[in-house]
Formats: sequence, structure tokens, C-alpha cells
Amino acid sequence: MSIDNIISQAVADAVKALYSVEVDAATIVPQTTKKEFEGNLTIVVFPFLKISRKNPEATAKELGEYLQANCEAVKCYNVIKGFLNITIEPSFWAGVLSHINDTPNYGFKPVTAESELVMIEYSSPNTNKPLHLGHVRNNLLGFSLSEIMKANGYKVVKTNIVNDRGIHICKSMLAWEKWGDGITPEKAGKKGDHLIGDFYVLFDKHYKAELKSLMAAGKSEEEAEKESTLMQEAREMLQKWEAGDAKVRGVWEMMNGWVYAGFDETYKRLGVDFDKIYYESNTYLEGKDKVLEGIEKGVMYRKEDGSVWADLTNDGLDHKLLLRSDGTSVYMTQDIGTAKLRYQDYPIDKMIYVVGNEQNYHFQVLSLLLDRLGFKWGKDLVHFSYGMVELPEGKMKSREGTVVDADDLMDEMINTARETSAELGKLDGCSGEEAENISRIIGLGALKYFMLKVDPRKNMTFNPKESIDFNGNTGPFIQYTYARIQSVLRKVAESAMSQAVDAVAFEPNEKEIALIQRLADFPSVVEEAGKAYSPAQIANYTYDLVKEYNQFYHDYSIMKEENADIRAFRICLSRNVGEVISRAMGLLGIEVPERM
RNA sequence: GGUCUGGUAGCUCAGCUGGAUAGAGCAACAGCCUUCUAAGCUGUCGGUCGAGCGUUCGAAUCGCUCCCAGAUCACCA
Repeated sequence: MSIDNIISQAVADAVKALYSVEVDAATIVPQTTKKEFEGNLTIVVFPFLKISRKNPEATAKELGEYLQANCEAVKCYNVIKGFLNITIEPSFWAGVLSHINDTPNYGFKPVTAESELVMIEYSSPNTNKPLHLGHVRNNLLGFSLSEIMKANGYKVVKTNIVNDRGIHICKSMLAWEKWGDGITPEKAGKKGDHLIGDFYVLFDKHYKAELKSLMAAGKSEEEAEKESTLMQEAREMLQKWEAGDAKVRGVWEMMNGWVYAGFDETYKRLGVDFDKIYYESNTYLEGKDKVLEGIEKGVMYRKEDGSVWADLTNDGLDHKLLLRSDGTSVYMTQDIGTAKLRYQDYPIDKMIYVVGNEQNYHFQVLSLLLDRLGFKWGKDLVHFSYGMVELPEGKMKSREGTVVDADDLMDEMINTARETSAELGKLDGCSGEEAENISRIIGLGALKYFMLKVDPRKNMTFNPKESIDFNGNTGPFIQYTYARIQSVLRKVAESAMSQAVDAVAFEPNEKEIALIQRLADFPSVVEEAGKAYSPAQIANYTYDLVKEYNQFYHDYSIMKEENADIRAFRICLSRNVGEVISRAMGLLGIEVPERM
């Protein structure tokens, strides 16, 4: 039982004893006392005034007296206005620390056979261009979310739906056939996804030129778009693809293969992975059955022209198209089909889609439709919606080449980390391999932390030159603290000092108590983050912990402390802070270095 | 126009299940390396929490109205 719970219960008992009124202990939430005041935990007594029929001070005093007399954990109390500040018996804190120290998987719930299965969809790239900054945010959020859900005792299936078909990939294929001269990633010395992206841009360049010359010949923009031979060729290619034309399919498979090899490299470097990958080329026809089923169930209807719709006006939305008059699927139909396949593959209890906020409406509709079609998780599906990443110059436009490429960005981060480390002399005495690994961990840590620490809903501006820092509330700051703790522990190991803490009846000081309290909060932070699906909560918690530890660290010499009990206590505290940092960073997908 | 989401220090952001004098970092300025890693620590400066009204003992937090910004409302994906 945590200290918070003990106090809640004690206050509930006190209210009953003093005023003969039953109060649910769960509704009494002690808060940590502000630094300016004496005490560890604070009870706000205003809610009890109606029960006590006394003024705030008198009520607080009565409760405080009762607690001091009847609760072992309470050492003393003071009252300021309606706030009852409680000081916990210092020896209790040592007990809390050893409890944390002795709890395996501290803060994480175990996954059992009865655990619910949650499927998390993220990444979902198109195969016509490499991953960019927006995908980076998506991938990091998706991966971190998965880790957080696992820590909360869910079975997690990470999934990726690859948009591998459609007009966009045909454009790249066409450009490659026309101007590629048989080039391959090997010949070009380039990652496959980048090579395909180049051809996509090339198509657009030629297409624009064609439009321009048509318009120069007196055509309107609309006419030019219709008459463009390039676009016509691309459409023909798409039709051939859909008809299963062997040659087109062959090129398609080859080029997509290049792209996947490139993606795999990027994913690996980013540290994200998937349990199951779906391809739209396999799923895009799947939704039709479900829609036809929907007509039978009466939740969808067919118009005279043959198109199929769902009437969502009862839910405050519009009518939504599901099958075109020519019988082909739209985006929504595909997502229904994908849902069907997924449910065949896994007994899904809960579904989370990590997709940008421009699709909020889409998922609102999808949720309603899946629910009507009888998917038990449809109604409660979570669209984990995140804001756009913009550049100082504005939005990224892939066709105009104003995107921040994921691979380039990682390179840049790692280079910056290497340079900064070298400047600070941190890499002295490291082998080349070690130095490279440390630079990688720090560079990626900075990037990941930067992306994850902000509220996902917010749009963020990414300034490549200024945005990522290594000081303050950053990944490297946290990693640095971890590395320093490891350094202390290495020294301990060398000197064979005792690390035992159990028998120590040491009374911690204010800073140490604050740290223990913070550590004790970790499980509830993980739980809350799971409810809100927010890595940002984990990030900011860790920052607070680290900030607090650094202040402690600076004030006390751990290794040179002469009192062996105090030294052992501080070593134990440090080790547990390190442990929590590493677990919290693990939830964010950020590695922590042994030294830096 | 309808719906959704944001608006907190010069900048980037915490805090939002209502609690004490609204917190960090960056930037600026002033200190701290013979002591376990100075990517650190300490201090100064910096705020009508978009505006107003309401609920409450108490509102950045809850409700309503308005302002600003973004997203979305296709037989595109």
C-alpha cells in the first residue's frame, strides 16, 4: 500500500471518528506539498467543511491531531488556511525506497493470458516516396504508444498498412520507364525509396512542363490537365495494373521491392518495427462484401445510379459514399475491408489508429460504420490524432521538394551529436566504434525526445537549425544524467561497497524524500499515460525526475560520504533513479548510454 | 457556413479529473570546475494563462458567448 493510500484511508477514518460520516477513501487524493511549505503531503480540507460544520483552520487542525495520534506514518502536521500539510515519519521513506528497489518490473503491469489485445496501426507510408518528418512523428508516436500499452498489461500487435497501389506509384513507374534508362538502386548507389521518390518528382516536373506548353498553346488549365498525355499514360498504367497486366505488375513488384528495402533500413535505424504488415493491394477489394452486407442489414442504401451510401445524419454527420456508381471502392471502403481482414487474423479488443489530424472526420465516420457493421471494437476505436509538423517556411510539399527527409534528418542529428561530443571532449578514449554508437544514441535520443515531449495534438514547427538542442528539457540531458549514475555505480562495483538499503533506518533529507516521492509516482504516470495514450506525459515526468536528481546529485557527494548507511542509501536511490529513467526512456523508444 | 483541435513568459513548451504566490528550458545578465562527468548547478530578469460572463469558499483548469489560428466537410487517398 502506498503512502498516499495510507493517508487517504487515515483521513477517511478520521472523518468518520470525528464527524461520524462515511467518506470513500478513494475520493481523497493527497497532493505533494509545495516546496515553500513544510510537509510532504497535503490534504485540502474544504470539501469536509460541510461535514465538520467548522471553519477551515479548525477542521484541518482536528484532522491533523487525529492523524498524528492514530496514524503511524504521520510524524507531525501544520495548517495553513484550508490546507493540512502532513509530514511523514522519515523512516517510512526508506521503506518506500526498498519497496521500489525490490519490485521487479516496477511500474509495469504484467501481460497475462486474459490481457486484452490492442492493435496499433501506425506509419502507413506510400510507396512513391521516402519517409519524411511527418512520418517520423507518426512512427515515434506509434512505437511509443505500443510500449506504453504493453507496460499497462495489454497484448499489443503493431501493424502497418502500406499504400502500395494507385496513381501515385504509377507516376513513379512511368517516369522510371521513360527516363530511368534501366537504373537500379545498386547502380545509382542510392536507397530504393529515395530513387523512386526522385522519379515521382521527375514525373511531376515533366507533367508541369507539359501543362505549361499546352496552356501556352491556348488551352485552359482544365483542358490541359485532361489532354496531358503523361497523365493519360499513368491512368492507363493503373488500369493495366488493376487488370493484372504481367509486365506492369512485374515492374511494380520490382520497384516496390526497392522501396521496402529502403523503408526497412529507415525503420531499423529509427528503432521501430511491426508485427504484421498489410498491403493495400491485397485489401482494397475486401470492403465491398461488408458494404453489401450493410445494405442487407439496412444500415446502408443504394442510389438509383448504383452508388452505395450510408446515412449518418442521425449522428450529426452527412451521407457518406462507400461504393462508386461503377462499383469501385473508395478509401473508406478499403478501411472497412482492412478491418475485416484484421479481425480474421486477430481477436482484437481494441484498435488504435495513429494517423494525422487531417483525417479526424474519416475516423469519426469509420467508427460509426464499423459499429453498425457489428465490429465490437468499432464504436470505441481510438484515432490517435496528431498535429502536423511544419517548417519555418510553411508546410512541406513533396512535389516541390520542400520536405525534410527522415534519413537525412537522422544523419544530421547524429553528426551534430558527434561534433558536440567531440567538442566537449566526451569521446576521448573511446574506440571509433564506441564513439559512433554513443553519437547515434544521443543524436536519435535528441530527435525522439523532441518529437515526443509535446502534446501530440499540437501542430509543431520544426526548425532544423534551432529546434533541437542538447541542453535543458531534451533527450541528451536525460541520457547524460543516466550515464553519470552508471558512472557512480561502476565506481561502487570497483570499490565493492555495500549497496544494501533494507536494514538502513536512515532518515532521508528533503531532497531525498522528494526524489523518492517522484519515483513512487512512476506507476501512476505510466497508467495515466496509457489512458491518455500520451508519450508526452512520460517524457515530462522523466524530465522532472532528472531535474530533481541533478539538484540532489550536485549537493551531496555520494562516494565520499563517510557514513556508510547514508552512502548505501544514496547509492540505492541513484540506482533506482537510473532504473526508472531507463524504463521511462524505453517507453519512448529512446536508448540510454552507459557513458557519454 | 457546420464539425473538430489548439491559443499559458520574447521563443519552445509543462501544468488542465478545480486548490496555496502559474512552472521548466531557450534567449539575456551574474556566479560555480584541485571533490563521483560543467551536455551540469545557483541566482536575476521576464505573465491582464486569447477576451468577457457564469458556477464555486477557490478557475489557467469546469460551462456559455465571442476573437484568433489550424484541420476537415469530394464518385481523391
